Amino acid sequence: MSESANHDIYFVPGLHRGLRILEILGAAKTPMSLSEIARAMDLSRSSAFRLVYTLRQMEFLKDGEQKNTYTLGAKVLNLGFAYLSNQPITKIARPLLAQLRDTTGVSTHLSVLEGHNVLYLGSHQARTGFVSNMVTGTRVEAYATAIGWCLLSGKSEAELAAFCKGLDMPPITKHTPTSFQMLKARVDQMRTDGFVVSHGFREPGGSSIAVPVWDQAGKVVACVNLSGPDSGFDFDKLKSFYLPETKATALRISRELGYEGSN
Amino acid sequence: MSESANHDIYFVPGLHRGLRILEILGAAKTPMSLSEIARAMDLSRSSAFRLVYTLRQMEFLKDGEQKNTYTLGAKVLNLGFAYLSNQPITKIARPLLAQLRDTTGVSTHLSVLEGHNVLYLGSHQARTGFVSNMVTGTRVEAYATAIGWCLLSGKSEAELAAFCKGLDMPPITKHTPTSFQMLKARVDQMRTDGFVVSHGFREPGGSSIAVPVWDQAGKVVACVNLSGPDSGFDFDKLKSFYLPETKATALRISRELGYEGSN
DNA sequence: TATTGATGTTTTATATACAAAACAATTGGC
DNA sequence: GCCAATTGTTTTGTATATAAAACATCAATA
Repeated sequence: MSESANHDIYFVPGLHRGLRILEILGAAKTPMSLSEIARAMDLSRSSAFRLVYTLRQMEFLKDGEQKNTYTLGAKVLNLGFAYLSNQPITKIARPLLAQLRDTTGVSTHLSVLEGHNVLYLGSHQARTGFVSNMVTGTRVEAYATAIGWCLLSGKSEAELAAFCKGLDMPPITKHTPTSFQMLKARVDQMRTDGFVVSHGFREPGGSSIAVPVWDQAGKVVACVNLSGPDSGFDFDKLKSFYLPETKATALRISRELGYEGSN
Repeated sequence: MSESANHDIYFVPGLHRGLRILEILGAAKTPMSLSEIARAMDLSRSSAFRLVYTLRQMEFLKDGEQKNTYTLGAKVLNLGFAYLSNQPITKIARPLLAQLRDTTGVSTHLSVLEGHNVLYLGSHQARTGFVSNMVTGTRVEAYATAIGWCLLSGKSEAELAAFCKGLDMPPITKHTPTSFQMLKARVDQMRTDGFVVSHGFREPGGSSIAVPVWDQAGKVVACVNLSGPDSGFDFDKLKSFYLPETKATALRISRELGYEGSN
C-alpha cells in the first residue's frame, strides 16, 4: 500500500519500468548488469532483458566497459539539452541577451533557480577572445554566488529560512556567506540595490553584474548576468554603461513576461 | 516495410513509443497537445493518452503554458547530468583537475568531442573571484576553438576532411579558420606543439591552455584545459609553470586510461 | 575436470495492454 | 446560439506483451 497506488488504469507498465531503469542507471555510480537491474527493479530477468534490449536499440542505453553491463546512452543528453532550450524564458531572452552581448562586448548569461542550485539556461559569449567559458546547462550552488543571491531575492524570509534548512554552506571564498543570517544580509542588500556587482578590485580576476527578471506576478524568475575579465571591464564604464544596459535588458525580458512594475 | 523492421520479438512497444514521444517533444520548438502527439506518432489518441499520462506522472513530461499541452519535464535534465557524471573519464579526471586547479589557482576543464561540438564534461573553478563561468554540459562548435583543435588532432587528414564535409564555418573572430585547409593548419600546428596556448596579447581578455589526453590505444580522447583572465594569468609563468603543470595533469589522466606513450 | 551457481537468452500459456468505438467537453465558424 | 469539427476521456473485446520455466553459457571451486 505504501509506495504504489500506481496501478492506475492508464499506466503503461513497459514505459514506466523502462524509465525507472534509466533513473536507476543514472543514480548508479557504475554500469550495471542485466541481473543487477532486474534485482534493483524487483523484476524477472526475462522482462528486464526485453526492456534493456529496447533501451539499447534506441540508444538510451549503451554498453559499459565491462562485458554485459549498461550505462546511460547519449540520447538522454540530447533530451537534457532539448529541455533547456525549450524553456519558454530561454526563447524570449535569447535575442535580447545576444543584443546585450553585442552592445557591451562581453559575455551575457541567463539563469534560474532550481532547488539549491543556479541553473544556467543559456549564454552568449564575448566575440573577442578564444576563451569560451560557456555555461549552458551548468549547475552551481546558489548560496555562494552573486547570481544566486540575485535569484534568492525573490524569496520571503520564511522561504529563505526553509531554503537554508539542512543546507550546509562551506566557505568557497572569504566572502561566502556561511549561515542563514549572512545569506539573508546578502540577499537583502541585493533587494535594496536591485542588482549585484562584483568587481576585480575586490575579487581578483573578473567582474560580474547580476540583475533579476520578474514575471507578470512580480516574482523573481530568472537572472540576467553580464561577466568578463577585468581587462575587458572598465570600472568607469561599469556604473555608467554596463549596469544600465544590463538593467534595461532584464526589464525588457520582464516586460515580455508580462511584468508591469517599474523596477 | 520502409522504416521499421522494428518488430523484433523483444521490443516492448510501450517503452519504444514513450521514448519517441520524448524525442518528438524535444525536437519540437513548442509544447504539443495530445492530438498533435498522436498524429506525429501515427497513433490512436487513446494510446497516446495513456503514454502521456504515464510520462507526466513520472515527471518526464510537464504541462506547457497553454492548457492541454506538454513539454519535457525536469527528469530528463537529471538524466542528462547523470550521463555526464557517469562518463568514466570524468571520474578518473575529476580529482586530478581539482588538484591542477589548486596548484595553479585558475579554472580547469575537461572536454571531449561529440559530433561537431566540444562537449564539456566537467570543470573546477578558480577559488578566487565570484565570476563562476562553469561549463559542464555545454557544447560549442569545435572548429572555432582552441580546445576543438586540440580534440581534432586525434583525427587523420581523411577523418578531418569528413568532419568538415557539409559543415559551414562562419568566422567567429578574425582568427577563426573558415575552411578545411585553414582548420587543418591549426590542427597540424597543435599536433607538432603538443598543446595550444592563446594569450591575452593576441586575444584580449583571457588566456587558455589546451592539452590532449590519450587512451591506451594512443588516441586523443579528451582535452584538459586551463583558462583564466589575463590578470590572473602571468605570461612569464605561463610557459614555465602553467603549461608544464597542465601537460603533467593530462599525462597523468592518460596514464590512468592506460596510455603508455611518452608525450 | 566435474559440479554448482549464477547469468544471459528463448520459448510459450495466459494475464493484460491496446485501439476502436462511444462518450464528453471544447472550440470555431456562420 | 447553433452546428460541426476537433479534442480529451472512458469503456471493452481481442490481439499481444509478459513472466515462468526451460535452456544455454559461463565462472568459480573443489
